[in-house]
Amino acid sequence: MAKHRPLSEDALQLVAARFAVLAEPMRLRLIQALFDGERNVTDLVEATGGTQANVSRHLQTLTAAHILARRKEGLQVFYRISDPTIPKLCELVCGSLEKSLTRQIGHLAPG
Amino acid sequence: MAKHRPLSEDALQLVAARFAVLAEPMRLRLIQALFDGERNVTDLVEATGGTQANVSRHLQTLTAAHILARRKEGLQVFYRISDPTIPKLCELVCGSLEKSLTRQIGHLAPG
DNA sequence: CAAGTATATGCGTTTATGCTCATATAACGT
DNA sequence: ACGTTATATGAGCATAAACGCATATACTTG
Repeated sequence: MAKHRPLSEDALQLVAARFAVLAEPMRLRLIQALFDGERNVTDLVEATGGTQANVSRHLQTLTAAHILARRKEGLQVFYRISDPTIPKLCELVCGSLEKSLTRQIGHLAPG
Repeated sequence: MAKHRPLSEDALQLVAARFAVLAEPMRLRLIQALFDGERNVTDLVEATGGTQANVSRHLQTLTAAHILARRKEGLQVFYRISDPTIPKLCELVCGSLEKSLTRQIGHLAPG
């Protein structure tokens, strides 16, 4: 498998689409709420403070992107993180932002 | 520094904003074109096939997000990747997508 | 079969963002 | 100073997506 070959136009659109899915605070809240494991929708609605309709939509989006997986059990539907790269991705971005913010604080209060 | 503490609402918005910057094919094309090093705008316009105006705007966006850095030299402006996590981020996403696509191909042509 | 609970979805509105065209700014050469 | 090249930006249009409201579907229980 090559490592740095340039991506095709189609591949770029896929990558962009994936980033777009992660570009919504509510979806990040949902992902974060699922870091500790599976949860049902009502639970996620409470955890995120969103409306049921909105949470349901975002869960759809995340599932369609193969980031979450669904498991139905009776009346309830349980969601979980199904893509193991997601936590790493979030860590990377958080780390990068921390550095960036630290730099900015440095600018505000220079030695 | 804690590793998995839940992010504040502000932090979530920052993370989302960062993902949003990466959620445009043209911007990914620009980033990709800069993997091998610094380039000026005209060069990037040719490499990506976009209009000058549009490329300039996207370069602005990427620079404002501290993903790229600018260096002016005479008439030309050279851009380069300034955030070292960007290549890793792209690798992660690409790897995840490859797996996902491989699975889908498997579904189309099952054993 | 009726009622209740959990989840999903159609629709309309609002907001954000990308794109193009035209023009502005900046730096260089003559 | 003037023209030319490289880059940036203002305005307007078009599209996409998030949200809320209402309602539909799916399953369970009596």
